This record gives sequence, structure tokens and C-alpha cells, in this order.
Amino acid sequence: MSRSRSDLIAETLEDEILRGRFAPGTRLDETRLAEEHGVSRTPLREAFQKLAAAGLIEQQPRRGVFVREVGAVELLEMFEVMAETEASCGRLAALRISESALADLDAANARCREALEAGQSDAYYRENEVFHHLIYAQSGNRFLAAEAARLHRRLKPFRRTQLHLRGRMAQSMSEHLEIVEALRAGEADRCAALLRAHVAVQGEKFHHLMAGLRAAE
Amino acid sequence: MSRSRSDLIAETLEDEILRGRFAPGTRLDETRLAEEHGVSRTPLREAFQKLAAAGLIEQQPRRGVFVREVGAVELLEMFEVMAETEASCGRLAALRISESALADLDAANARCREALEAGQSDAYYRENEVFHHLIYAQSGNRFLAAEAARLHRRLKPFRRTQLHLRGRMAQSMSEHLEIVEALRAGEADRCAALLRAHVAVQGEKFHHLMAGLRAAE
DNA sequence: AGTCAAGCTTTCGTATACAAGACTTGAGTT
DNA sequence: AACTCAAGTCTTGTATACGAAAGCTTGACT
Repeated sequence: MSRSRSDLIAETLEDEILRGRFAPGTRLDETRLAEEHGVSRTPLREAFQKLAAAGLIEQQPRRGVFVREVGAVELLEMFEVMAETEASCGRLAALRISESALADLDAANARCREALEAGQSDAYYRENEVFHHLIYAQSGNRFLAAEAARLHRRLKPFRRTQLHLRGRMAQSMSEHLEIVEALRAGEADRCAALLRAHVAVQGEKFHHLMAGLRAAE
Repeated sequence: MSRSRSDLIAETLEDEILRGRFAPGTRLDETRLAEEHGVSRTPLREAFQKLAAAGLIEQQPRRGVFVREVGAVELLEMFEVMAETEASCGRLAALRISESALADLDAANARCREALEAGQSDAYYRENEVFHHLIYAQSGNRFLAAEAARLHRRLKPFRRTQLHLRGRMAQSMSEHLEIVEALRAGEADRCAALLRAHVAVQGEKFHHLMAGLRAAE
């Protein structure tokens, strides 16, 4: 399965939306973007269909397409689903994980610890991502892993800032160690519960942030 | 958010694919389908983009679009994710379900029992669906409920035949009762485990069917 | 008879043209 | 002065046209 032109445009736009080039609610101008990509409106509109299906934009007939605004409620819902999905990955991984994957997790955690001790939250963030993607893969379920990665990516813009919160990095680190312990022991339910809590915290932190913002208004 | 023309075409095609009008692997002829829907190729191709994003068709550049063939492995993976997703719905519903929703579930189960006693597997199938969708909704998480419904729909063609298997209807019925019990008691973990098992059975049954088919070759 | 190549046909991908709905702006009225 | 309505402009949605690539057919050569 090769990639077509509109696929590439869709990917680029998705990236730009997730990276914040287009603020939520912004109207995406077909003509302007077509020019920018050096194509006509046709392939651009095809890319729009893909983004709409992925839930990133909203098409209002005869009005145009707009970057979807995800409200606070929906965002919290997505964080909750992320927690449940990671829990599922953990549950299955606990039953299926290989020795070499356990070693990979240990290695990722070692790099996490280095970043933590050096106080480099960017590096921690990267290695944290590796850790989680390893667990997705070790669920032994490619479909599940893909869904997890998709949602992870979708939530990325909202997760990024959270490690800076006081003490989170250290706590996250120790949770990682517990999770690997549960995986190594093959304790599916415990691993699921640990991952659920580990991820759910992000939703809660986000909740706090939101509450803070609203109070400041 | 209103629906555009290509949305309607995409929905129709999705329905036709899931209903089996187009066998997996079939090539979808743009020109023919455009004629059939009384439009030009443009809106049809836009519909294709949506279906491709939903994973229902595969676009091979310069070759055409084909109804995706989901292999046995992927199908089992999807069943597994369905089980995990329903478990998540159950877990959250156990914490959040309302009295009136519990009554609705009782009512759905009563109708299931009627169908069971009358031996009407079609009616049972319908009421079973109502039961499960009620639980999706009672997760109190619209995003999760939508994901669950989406996957449920995707698996529909492969689930349909399974109630005919010997004794499955009666067993399914008694599992429903246990699930409601757990929901009423607010036992989140137990409810999740019950739903996981209840749904996972479908994947296993499917596995048996597949094994049978392969043996017959 | 089989194989390979060249031309032809078909179909895809994209640009462009056109029609119809929505927004804007300006004048007129209350 | 504010509101309404209408004409004009802009943008979207769809059809059509055109270039290019893949596959098929046919014919020649081994």
C-alpha cells in the first residue's frame, strides 16, 4: 500500500494542526492552502475528507472547514479513554511480553532516570514515550497498539506541558518501575491498574490546569 | 454540523460494504458507482477518502480502490479490543450508572428472555444490541461510547451468525444478568471482568469457526 | 507455440470551469 | 441612528476536461 499525494497533504496538515499552527476554530482556506502546497483544490479537498474522518476538522457545508475545538469535557473523556487503553495494553502485555522487551523497558527506564537526574524534562518526555510505545507493541495486538498510538498522538499537544508540574517527573519514574515489575511478574490486573492510574493522572493534572485557568478569568 | 453529499455517499457505501454487497477484495469502480449515485467522480472520490480513513477500503495508487480484506489475525485482534473496550465501558458505568438506566437494562434483559424463550434469535440479537449500547452510554464518556459503537458496528458482520451456535443464547442471557448485578452493586472490576469474558467469547467462537473452515479445506 | 514488446485502451489523478449558496456592503426606510 | 433588504462578491460543491500511468491486446520474433 503506497501513499498518494492527498495522503501526504493530509499528514502535513494533521501535523500542523497538532503542532498548533492552526488554532482551534480557525477556518482553513482551500485556495490558500492549495497554493501553498502547489496543487489545485481537488487533492486538498480529498485531504480534508481524511482529516474530517479522523475528527481533526469539522466541515460545515457551504461554509468551509474549521479546526475542531475540543472542549474541556471531551478532552477529559479522551484522557480517560487513553488511561483505559493503556491499561488494556498493559493487561495483555503482562501475559505476552518477551524477555528482550522487558530488557528494552529497563533500558528506556534507565534513560528516563538519567534525564530525571539531569533535570532534562525534554529528554524525559522522549524516553517516556518510548516506554509507553514499547508497551503498546508488547500487547501483542497490532490493532490495539495502533489505536493507542493514534490517541496518544492526538493528546500530545495537551500532555506536553505536564511534566513541568512540581514533582511529576520523579513520581512518573517510580510508577514506571512498578509497571515493569508487574509486567515481569505477569500480573495482568495489577499492571492494568498501575497503568490506568499512571495515565489517568495526566487527565487530572489537566483538569487542575483548566480549573486554574477558569478561576483566573 | 450538517451532513454533506459525500458524507451520505460514504455512509451508504460503508453500509453496503458491511452488509456484504461488496465482497472483500472487490475493486470499487469509480465511474460505475458515480453513475449509480447520479453524481460525478468528484464527490465519490471524496467519499472514498473517508472510507479509507475508516479502514474499510484500501487505495492503491494508479490501480484503484479495493474493499479491505481483514485477515483472521486482525479480526481476532479486533474482537480482543472490543472485549477490552466493553470492559472499560462496564468499569466506568458501574461507577456512574443511574437508577433509570438500570431499569432500562432490566427491561432490555426481559425482552432478551422473551426472545430466548421463543427461540427467536433475531429478536435476541436486536435486544442484545440495545443492552450493550445502553452500557456504552452509561460509561458517562461520550468519546468512549462512540469508539465502542464504531467497533461494534465494524464487527457486526462477523458477530451475526454466532448466536446460532449451540447454547450460546442461554449462556449470554445469564451473563447479562450477572453484569447488571455487578453494575447495580457498583462493582467496577467485577463488571469489567464479566463484560470482558462475555465479549471475548465471540472472538473465541469465531476462532473455532475459522479453525473449522481451515480444516475443511 | 510461447514470449516479449509496442501500441492501444482504460482508468486514475489533477486542473479547471461553472453553478449555487453564504457573506458583505451599501442604500433606503422607519 | 439603527435596522432591513438587496445586489455584488467570494467561496464552496460538483462537473468536466486533460495528462499520465498501468494493464491489455495484438503482432512479431524466437
